[in-house]
Amino acid sequence: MKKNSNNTNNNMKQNILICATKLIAKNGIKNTSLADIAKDVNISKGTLYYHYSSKDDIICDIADSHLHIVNKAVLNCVQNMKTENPHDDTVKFIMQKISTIESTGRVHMYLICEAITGNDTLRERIKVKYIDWRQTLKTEILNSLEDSVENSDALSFLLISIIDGLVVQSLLKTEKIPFENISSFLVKNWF
Amino acid sequence: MKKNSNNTNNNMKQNILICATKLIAKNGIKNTSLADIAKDVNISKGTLYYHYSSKDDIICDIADSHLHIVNKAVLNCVQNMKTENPHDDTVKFIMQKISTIESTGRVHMYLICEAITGNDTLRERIKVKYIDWRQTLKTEILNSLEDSVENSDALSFLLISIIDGLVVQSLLKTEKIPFENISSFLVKNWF
Amino acid sequence: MKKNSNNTNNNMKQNILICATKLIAKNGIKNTSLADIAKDVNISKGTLYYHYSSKDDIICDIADSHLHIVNKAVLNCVQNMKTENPHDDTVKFIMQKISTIESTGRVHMYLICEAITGNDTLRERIKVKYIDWRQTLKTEILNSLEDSVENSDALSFLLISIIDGLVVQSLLKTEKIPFENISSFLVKNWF
Amino acid sequence: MKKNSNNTNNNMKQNILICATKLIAKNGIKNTSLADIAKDVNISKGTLYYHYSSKDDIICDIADSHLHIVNKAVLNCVQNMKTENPHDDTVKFIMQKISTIESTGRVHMYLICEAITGNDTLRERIKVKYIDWRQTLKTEILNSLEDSVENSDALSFLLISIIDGLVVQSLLKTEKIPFENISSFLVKNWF
DNA sequence: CATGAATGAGGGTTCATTCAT
DNA sequence: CATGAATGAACCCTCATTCAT
Repeated sequence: MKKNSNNTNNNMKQNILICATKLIAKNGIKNTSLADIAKDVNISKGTLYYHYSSKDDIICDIADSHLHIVNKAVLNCVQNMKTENPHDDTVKFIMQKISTIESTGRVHMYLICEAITGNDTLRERIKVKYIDWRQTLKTEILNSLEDSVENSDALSFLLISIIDGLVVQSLLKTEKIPFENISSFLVKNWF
Repeated sequence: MKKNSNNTNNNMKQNILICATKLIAKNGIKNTSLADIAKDVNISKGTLYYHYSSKDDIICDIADSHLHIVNKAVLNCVQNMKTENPHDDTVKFIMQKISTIESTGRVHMYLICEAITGNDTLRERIKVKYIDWRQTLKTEILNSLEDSVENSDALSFLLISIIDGLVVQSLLKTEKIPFENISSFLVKNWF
Repeated sequence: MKKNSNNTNNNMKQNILICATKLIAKNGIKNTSLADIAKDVNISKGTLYYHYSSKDDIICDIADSHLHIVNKAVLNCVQNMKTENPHDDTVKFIMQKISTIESTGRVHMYLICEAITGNDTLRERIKVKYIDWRQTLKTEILNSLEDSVENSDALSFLLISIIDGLVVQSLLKTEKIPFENISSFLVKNWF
Repeated sequence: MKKNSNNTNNNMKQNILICATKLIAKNGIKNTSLADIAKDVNISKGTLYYHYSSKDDIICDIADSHLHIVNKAVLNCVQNMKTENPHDDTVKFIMQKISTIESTGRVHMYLICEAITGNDTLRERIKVKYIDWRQTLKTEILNSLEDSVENSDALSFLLISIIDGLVVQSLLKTEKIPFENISSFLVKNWF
């Protein structure tokens, strides 16, 4: 059957994707060579090129996968905002994003840096997702908080910024971030 | 005279620094070669190595210079918070940071990515500054708003996050960021 | 039936040959990969290897086919020399060869370059044909012009050279070649 | 002095050029790698790139050098046509071109193949020279033979073609080319 | 002080070829 | 018959770094 073949194929691509993501999360995009990835997957560079036509191709797949993960987190978060009281949601929201940072967060930053360093295809992809996320957040804020349009606009921009900003501080390992403190402040003053 | 020599020396270093910063802001750290920099300064690669012992050395100097600039902005911002009413300050604060982004913001992100990619010396330097800035902000919030310690802690973390987060969105060119909207929201709900 | 199988087989080989020739005429031998050919024929690389044991094998077949075409042209040309007056023949001869150049001519040059780059098998094949053509020409010249042996020898060498040389100039797109002018000159001075 | 440095530099470039030409004459352009050249010059690949910015760059230099050599031969040949009786000149002309073939002729063919395989810069360069040579030949024919414009046109095209064509046959090692025979035929019938 | 020349390790990429299924 | 997957050697090229002069 074709299916088996396809499965093998997909498994290999999946393997490559996982290893590449791992290595890039660790060392950054430019410091991860295709030789590194191939070695980690235990295949030859030639095989790597059989499955991916270029390094950019791999990065795009990583970006897709990453954005998909983040997207699920955002939707999940919005879902919570709908059904429960805002306090716990926000806490959970922030915590969730931040606690999974060490790997996801690094990939996030590397992709952003890659995107703004001339990789316009990548930037466009990320950009679309950011706009999507903000709109989703804004809509939900409008519905659940019955706030003004101006406020929901500002709030949606701010929430996304806060996430990215906290990711930065977390990766720089500046100070222990007082998540509970922050989230309770947010709930008290914003919602 | 030594002095003259030193001046020339410093001028040259300054030149290198300016050109390197310009090129890195444009193309990123990994996409800027020492040959590029030397050519832009109109000196040979050998001369470049006379003034800087390595590429990392140059990046560290760029980081110092960059952090110094940001530091001045932060202090200036705090100064304003002290003397005037918070509303306009915040507006100005945000606007100021964001409007100068295109070049400074890119350097900022590149340095952060470099820092979290194993360049621990650089990360330490940036980390120290971040802690410093947050403390400064927190102290000022405590004094001027006479708020609780918990709130000032949360607020200081949030403010810094917002800046970084807005820089990200600005560089990704996602959507036109409604600065006035955002700042008026902040003043209304936080101060 | 075997026959059917063989036909299919031959059709496939024919297909491969046509596509390969087309691609090589366009891009040259070294710039045409087996992957390119396989894609153009709409088969897999594996299948390609089922029909041809190596790239050289394909090239040899192309050479055979090409030399066969040229051979027919030469014979046709000689045939004309026999039956008609030399003037029009020569014109036709030259024009015919040159007007079909764009594709055939390129393949011709590529095969010659390949032949003199260490592919001795190929060179031998082409060499045999060249000798054959010259002998045919010489014999015909002897018969129809009743010229001396020395003259027919020289003339046959020259005619072949002129063809190849005009092909070169044509492919280099140097100047518009004045075919009528040339052929009338040849007829006037040589025959 | 700068001169010494420049000399060293030029010597190295000259060295590279000589070795590269030698290797390419032997194996063809595509079969000569930069590693091969570097090894032959006894330098590292990096050094090779210090002097030449790309393989195309080297090929262009080879082409320039080659065309210069051929140009000198053409001019020399024309000079002879002016001062002496045509018979010996022509003999000499042909012999000269053909006898130096083994290396120069191969380079000539390889450059032409490279030129018609999409290297338009190279093709333009060669094209310009071909036009130049033909014009020179034509002018000289007009002056020395006091022939008609049409004849000089045809004759100049033919002469150039014959050279290229004989080069092809010589490199294919078809048959021993009867140079004396050919040249005496040419003199008798054309001049 | 300043430089041009040299280097070597490594980068991404291509491709003819093999082979189990 | 036909294929997709795998390979490894080679290719062109980049670049931070060194060093004699």
